[in-house]
Amino acid sequence: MRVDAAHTANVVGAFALLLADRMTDEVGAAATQAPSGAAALSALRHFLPADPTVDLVRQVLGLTHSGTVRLVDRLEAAGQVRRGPGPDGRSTTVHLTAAGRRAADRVTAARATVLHDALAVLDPAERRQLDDLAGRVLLGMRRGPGATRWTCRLCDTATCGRLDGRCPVAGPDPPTFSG
Amino acid sequence: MRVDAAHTANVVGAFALLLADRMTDEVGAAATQAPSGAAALSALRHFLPADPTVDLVRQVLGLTHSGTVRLVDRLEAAGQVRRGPGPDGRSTTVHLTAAGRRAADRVTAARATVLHDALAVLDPAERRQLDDLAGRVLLGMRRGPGATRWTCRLCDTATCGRLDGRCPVAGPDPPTFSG
DNA sequence: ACATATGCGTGCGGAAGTCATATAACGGAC
DNA sequence: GTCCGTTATATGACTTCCGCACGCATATGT
Repeated sequence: MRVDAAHTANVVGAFALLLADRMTDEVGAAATQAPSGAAALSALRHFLPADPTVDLVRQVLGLTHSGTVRLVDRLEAAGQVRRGPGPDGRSTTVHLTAAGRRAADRVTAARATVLHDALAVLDPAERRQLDDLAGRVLLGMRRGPGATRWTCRLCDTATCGRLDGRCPVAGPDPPTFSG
Repeated sequence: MRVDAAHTANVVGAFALLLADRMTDEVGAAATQAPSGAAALSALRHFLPADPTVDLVRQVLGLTHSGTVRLVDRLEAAGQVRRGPGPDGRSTTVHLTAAGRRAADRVTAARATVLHDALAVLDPAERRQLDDLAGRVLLGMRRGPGATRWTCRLCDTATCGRLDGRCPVAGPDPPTFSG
């Protein structure tokens, strides 16, 4: 079986598309929110500092101001987040409610389930190979933190290794949205 | 560096999400259409028999009837497809115009560019590894052809190996939407 | 022939997001 | 201390894309 670069590109493209579709579907269902809502819940749970401002959420999700306001409106209407006063008199902060934390955890779990099921056909050595290869490709695709649709959205920081140097993306110049 | 299943799942999830995002963006721009329009052009160019009916397009893309009608409306308004009479008095067929074929080819090329750029950090042996691993995961995730969002949407049948047995998905029970 | 199923199109509405704009608060210049 | 540009949030009008319910035409089985 001959395998050239074009063939690999095709297989990897189908692989990424199918996995992303499944994750999007399951994660949206778990959040009872549109995909962007699920991403927001995950970001609030995993990346963002406590009580981030609306604009910080906007930067992470790569939406417009008004789109973010509408998104927060939806999450607030669903009882998953609450707005609060900001450190600044003009800014408002967003924080998860208990229901929001539960929804965010469901999102993380749903994503993990899709991925575990998909990778179950590989044995541990093969998973290590895939981990290494995917990690290096990810690192190569890294963009600045300002890029829309942040790379690590939906990641589970408890296991991604972000905190202990095992995240392939958090390299010498780790993404940050604070500066 | 310890690598467990949860870590691999995270990396693969981020990898799939980022690649899918890039493909969606580039492919939509190449088609001057929404993502579903790009998928339709690709399907018409690569999978579907000549002059498929609107309903066959619907099955492949996993939309509702009316959604498909609107989609075909958009493509027709953009001069990328034309409707024609069907074999059946009640059905209408869809076929690409010259502009539609060009747009479909741009879609395929845009997808390939994203993937080639991403995989450029790997050497040929590593690409072969990834090809094998991703192909096996894909095979494990395969669903029936009726599943919404068909697995191979956007694939490039000229290089995917569908025709000569190298496509990991076209196994002993190849997807078909004719029966 | 008549009932049912199939396939296409349409009116209506909703979900999600953008653009332009409004409102309010901060920060510096002078 | 007042004025003015900037920042941050919110709102209104609009667009895009899609689904549901329905109508209509055609095909198919009894």
